Amino acid sequence: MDNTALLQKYSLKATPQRLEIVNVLSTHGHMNVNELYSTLLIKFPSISLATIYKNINIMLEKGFLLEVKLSEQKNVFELVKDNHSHVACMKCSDVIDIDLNIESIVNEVKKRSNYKLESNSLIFNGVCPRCSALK
Amino acid sequence: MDNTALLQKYSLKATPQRLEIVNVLSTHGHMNVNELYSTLLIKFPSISLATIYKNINIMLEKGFLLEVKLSEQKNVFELVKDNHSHVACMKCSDVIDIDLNIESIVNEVKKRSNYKLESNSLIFNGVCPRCSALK
DNA sequence: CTAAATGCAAAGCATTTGCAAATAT
DNA sequence: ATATTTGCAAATGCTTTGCATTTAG
Repeated sequence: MDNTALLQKYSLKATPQRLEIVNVLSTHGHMNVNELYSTLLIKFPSISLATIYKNINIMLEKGFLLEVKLSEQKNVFELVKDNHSHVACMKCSDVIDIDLNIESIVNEVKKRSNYKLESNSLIFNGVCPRCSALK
Repeated sequence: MDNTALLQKYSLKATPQRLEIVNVLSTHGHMNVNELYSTLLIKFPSISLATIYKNINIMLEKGFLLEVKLSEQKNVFELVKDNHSHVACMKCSDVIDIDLNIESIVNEVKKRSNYKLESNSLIFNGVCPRCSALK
């Protein structure tokens, strides 16, 4: 499914600005508001921060964008894919995805808390190999 | 160690406002900025939000207060204790602590990411037993 | 053609800062 | 006695809103 189809699937008009947001997120993976804004500015010199915010918000509502709240840095946004966890570098702010089998942990949490669980956010903070090497 | 001693350990003057913040957090567990403010207002009718913020920030810096970033609600603060995870209710915003053995997961993340891990934040979102019953 | 989206400017909140007065040590 | 802390008011910064214009379908 291409990006135009993705937007249409969620009843959003495929404007050039929106297409670029989706584009940029699908190549960069995780970006915060300002990174998105500066990146879009290149292609759309008169784009407004308000447009970025409005689009982020509507994409979050529609459910195909996800906000990741990180401990040591600004929140970032990513296109929704299969449930996965994140590893964040405290030095360079790089964020990577990692698929973990957390079934047993989730079951443990269910059993011990008696909560009905619906989602989870697992974030591991550390220093990436590149930054470790740079010491 | 009492709360005065805790503050002194971190070279902070044990003002009544600070003692009450620590007090309230040690009984309530997790509170956001406004909950802290309204609670402190009872005992200190002229306390300022700025004082709440200043103290939260200095306690975070000193390292005995921790900010928990939740997906569906405002961030909350807690006194630092042993590493643990959180389960949050999407209905009533209740947050509980849970001790999980995540050694094997952490090792897996280390191995697969090559990051040097320093901390983690595991948050499980769902509906608490009380809210489930209320349906 | 019409409803939705953009871009601008203004408004709204949350958080921080500067400073004089008060306070812990 | 002194450096720190408090509380107020102002400032800052991030996000949202309103509205006229433009644009996608």
